[in-house]
Amino acid sequence: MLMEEKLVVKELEQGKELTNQLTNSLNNPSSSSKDSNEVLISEIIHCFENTIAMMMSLDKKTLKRSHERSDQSNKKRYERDYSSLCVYEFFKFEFHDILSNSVDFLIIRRMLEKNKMEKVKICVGTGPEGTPLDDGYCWRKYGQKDIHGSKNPRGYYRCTHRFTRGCLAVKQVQKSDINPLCYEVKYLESHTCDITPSTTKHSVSVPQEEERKLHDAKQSEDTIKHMKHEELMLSIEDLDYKKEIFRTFSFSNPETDDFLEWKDLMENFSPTTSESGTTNEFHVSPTDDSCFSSLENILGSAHDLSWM
DNA sequence: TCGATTTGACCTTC
DNA sequence: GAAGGTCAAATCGA
Repeated sequence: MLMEEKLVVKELEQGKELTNQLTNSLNNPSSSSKDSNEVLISEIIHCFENTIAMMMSLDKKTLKRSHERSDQSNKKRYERDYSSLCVYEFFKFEFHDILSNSVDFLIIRRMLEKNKMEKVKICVGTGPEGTPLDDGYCWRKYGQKDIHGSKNPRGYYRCTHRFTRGCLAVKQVQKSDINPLCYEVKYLESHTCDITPSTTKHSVSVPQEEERKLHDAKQSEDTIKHMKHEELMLSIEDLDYKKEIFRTFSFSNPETDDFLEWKDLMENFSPTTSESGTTNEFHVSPTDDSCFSSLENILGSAHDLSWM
């Protein structure tokens, strides 16, 4: 067993222990406090994130090893998939009651079920000249291509800092054939340039921002509902993508957010807004699984039991 | 003048 | 050979 594999097991054991603590805490609201529950949830999520990060790192190493031993490649791949499946089953069994539908859980499962990882966003809305809304990063277009079977060409963009900072981030943007307001944006590599999305161009106060998100989301909802289901089938395997979802939803405070309105919106899809505050993006669950129902379960149950 | 975009040619993969 | 991805010269605009 690799060192990293031992760490994954250790992290999972810690997550299990924390989950047990949270279960006890929620079952005995009188002996627990809101703060302690928040700390526990935060630590559990931290465990999940660490585990995912380690598994992704481990995955690359195992892949490398299997390439080095080409005569055993199929066997290695089977072993890798099998061990991942075991971890998934572990999660499924151990955390079923509380976290069975959590974002992390589902993302882990999807990561395991699908080898190729990429992230696709459906961006609803257009910029001033009918271009996709800004995601905050600096992109330089390097090509455009007509795509077989598509009415609209696909644009190829790479990070402006590709040559100055060696950033390999690349994205492909294609306008939807069905809905001209929608763009399919495919991110193929992550930014390594350490240039964070701009937050200065559209600085608004937090309440205004939240209000605007809700407004934009509602406006876009009708548009989305008219799109073909297949068009909304997105894969959200990327870890960064997961973090983005968590940043948007997981730490919403039921005491301050209009939680019920979000609940309605999240039934079928979930809107987010980039840090630049200029993009309306709908991250849609690719299956019938509700990535967010668990969030309601976690926050909702805690809300009911002891957080008020 | 310089950086960004356009677009035809070329390369790669299936 | 077809389709998608990238390159790079030409062009545009601030």
